[in-house]
Amino acid sequence: MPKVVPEYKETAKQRIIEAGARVFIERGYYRTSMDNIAEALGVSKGAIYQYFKSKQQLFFEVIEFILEAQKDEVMSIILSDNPMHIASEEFLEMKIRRALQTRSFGLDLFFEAARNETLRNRMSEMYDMSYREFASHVERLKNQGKIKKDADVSVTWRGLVALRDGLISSVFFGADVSDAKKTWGKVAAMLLKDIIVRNIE
Amino acid sequence: MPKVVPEYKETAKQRIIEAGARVFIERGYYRTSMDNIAEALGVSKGAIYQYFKSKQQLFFEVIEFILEAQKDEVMSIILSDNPMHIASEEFLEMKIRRALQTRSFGLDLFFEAARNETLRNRMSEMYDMSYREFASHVERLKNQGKIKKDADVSVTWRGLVALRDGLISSVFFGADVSDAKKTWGKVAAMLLKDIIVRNIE
Amino acid sequence: MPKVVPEYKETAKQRIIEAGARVFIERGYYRTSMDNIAEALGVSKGAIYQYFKSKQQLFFEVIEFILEAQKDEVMSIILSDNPMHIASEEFLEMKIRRALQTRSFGLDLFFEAARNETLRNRMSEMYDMSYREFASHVERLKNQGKIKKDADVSVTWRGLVALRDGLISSVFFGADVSDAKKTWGKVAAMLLKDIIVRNIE
Amino acid sequence: MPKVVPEYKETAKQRIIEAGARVFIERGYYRTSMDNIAEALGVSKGAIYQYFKSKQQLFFEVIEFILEAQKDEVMSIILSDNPMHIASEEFLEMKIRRALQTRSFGLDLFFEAARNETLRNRMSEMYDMSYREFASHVERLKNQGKIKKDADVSVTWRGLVALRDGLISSVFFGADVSDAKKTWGKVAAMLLKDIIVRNIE
DNA sequence: CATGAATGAGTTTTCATTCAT
DNA sequence: CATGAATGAAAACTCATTCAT
Repeated sequence: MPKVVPEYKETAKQRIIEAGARVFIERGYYRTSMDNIAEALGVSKGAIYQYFKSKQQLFFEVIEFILEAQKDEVMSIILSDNPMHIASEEFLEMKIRRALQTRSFGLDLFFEAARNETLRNRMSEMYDMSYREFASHVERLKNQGKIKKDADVSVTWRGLVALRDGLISSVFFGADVSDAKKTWGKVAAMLLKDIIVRNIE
Repeated sequence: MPKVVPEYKETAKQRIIEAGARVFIERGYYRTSMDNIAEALGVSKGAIYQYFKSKQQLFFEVIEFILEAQKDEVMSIILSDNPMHIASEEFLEMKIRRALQTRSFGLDLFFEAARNETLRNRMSEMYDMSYREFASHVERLKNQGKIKKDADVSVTWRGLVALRDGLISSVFFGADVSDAKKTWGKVAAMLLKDIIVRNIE
Repeated sequence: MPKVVPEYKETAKQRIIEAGARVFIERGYYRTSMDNIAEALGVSKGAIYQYFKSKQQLFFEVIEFILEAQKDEVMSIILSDNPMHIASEEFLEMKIRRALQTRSFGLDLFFEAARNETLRNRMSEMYDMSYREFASHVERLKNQGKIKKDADVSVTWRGLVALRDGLISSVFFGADVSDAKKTWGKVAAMLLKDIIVRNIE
Repeated sequence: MPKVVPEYKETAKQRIIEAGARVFIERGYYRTSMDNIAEALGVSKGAIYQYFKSKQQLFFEVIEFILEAQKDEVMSIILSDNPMHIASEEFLEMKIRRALQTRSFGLDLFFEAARNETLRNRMSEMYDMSYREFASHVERLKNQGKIKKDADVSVTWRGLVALRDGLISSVFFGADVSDAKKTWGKVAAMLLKDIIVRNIE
């Protein structure tokens, strides 16, 4: 009675990972039992073990999947020709909405990362990659004369990312979404104006 | 351990909370067993149940204890007469060092907060209080002529807090501490200069 | 694998039994999974169930197969015209080598035999048959004047078999192979000389 | 509700080992579940895990316990002043009775020994020890003039042990107990007479 | 017939909680 | 009050067996 997938083994694995991601994100690693995932997928526990040798193993692959998904998203968002677009409140709102869904996941990720070097490296690598992406985009804008030739991209980038994450976190901890958005609008603008050539604005 | 002293019970409870805090912070809620806590305190498991009716209950009281401790700390750090002091790299370094120790705790807190309104309100309240603290301090500096009368304190405050948290988070995720510190130095200064009266600098 | 040949089914069954024997002997009943056998044979698990209704059923048929094989071997070894040939160290060496390969099998066999009368009878019958074989061979040698007319074959036979099995067992338990061989050489010779007519020696 | 033992922790562990030995011997390692043992002892599964971190661990300690018990027994049996006592049929009968109880245990022991060097060494060491015991006893008898000065103890010992084990094994496989006893009586006597000084007989 | 994905019952293991001492 | 042995409910994991393709 092949239920996970009628066609391809890879698809089956992928389906489990997606269901796993859904449940792990919703409930966190420890609150999630294999039964939960199996049920979410409408499949028996045993089926999962056909594809993943342990809960940890599944969790790692789920993390990998999520990191990969995030990577794509980061790219698609940054790459706009008007740098000030980033400072829009809509940008943060979207980020917040997404984060609220991923909520409880981040910490488990930390936990595991603390004990798993591969994972730690993977995350660090993602951070770097996302930075390089941004840097090369900025380089293009510099050539277009939209961004100052001597701007310190690194500080701007780290500042924006930290601000974004910190604001999202503040919302988790009870801050008003509108306050967060307003703060983003002002501070992100301040950071970007610092590196943008006047007449673009 | 004087068994007849009336505050004994309170003391014992407090000692359990402190040991609990140590272990929960180190290992996170789910990785921590009652045995771990009992062992850390050199006491029997049963003794803990004399003071707390469940692991959850203990955890809540530990959170309360930590939030309280953080409150004190926030205050002691902000209250300096030179606002630019905050922009120093030492400030962030201290924050990072502290956060690295509390690492795995935050997320469990999120988890519980998601399901516990009291806790959620408590955290939100802490956030507000910490803001009011800052605001009243700034008010004083305004009166001293050190900060512009028309400065929007709210945005500055939220921006600083978010930046701090976001940078700490980036370090968790593998960013260089020195990069984080440099970013803090520049962005925090930028935010503060915006509200500071020139000649103070 | 000619699918139309009438003996196909028998052949397939036989091949599964042989693969099963290999794996059961190597790993023992409980350590062996149907997957192990299927893999050893390069066939799917389902295929096995086409021929055997359960793991137990397969195991019984494997036992039958092995007992049958052993029967042949017993015969081929005993039937030499010089009785003293048995007392040679080479004889035991061969036995040991074989037993070391069959190692873990014997016990499972015991287990099953303990609960399965058919099997128990089967084994007992084998033991008897092997004895009759020996006895009739000895009878021939008596007629040839090589063995004393009044020799108690039964004791000699049981003694030799027990000695052989006991020595093999001692090797399992860590005894030196050379010690075992030496012991066999001396004790087997002692037993045989007791029934052999002098001048043969 | 301390049920395993009202007094001492060591006693509790010992009781579990004894119950474990009983059940493992009766059913073999794989047929035995932790529930079986817990039930045999009238205790919950969890209790066992307080003393042994896994089923394997418990099994190893049970083996150790049984080996130790066997050691004592070996000694008590060998040490008689009349060497021919060993050749009595009663001797083997006792051995057989005991072995029939330990039946299914031996093979599991083999299995584990195959994968566990410590255990393998332990068993080999027992075999050696038991031999040294015998040798030193024989030495005493030599000095008493009861055994020939130039007798090869090693062969006699190994022969007797192998014979004993092989005969027990044959009983398992269906041989008559009376046949086994008779064989023991004759062959053991033959082996002993070979090294005994005439007039003792 | 053959396949191998899926099932589900059974087993080991963990741990918060209780309670006799 | 303190202890820690015992409990038992829950979770992870295994594997013989089935069955749709």
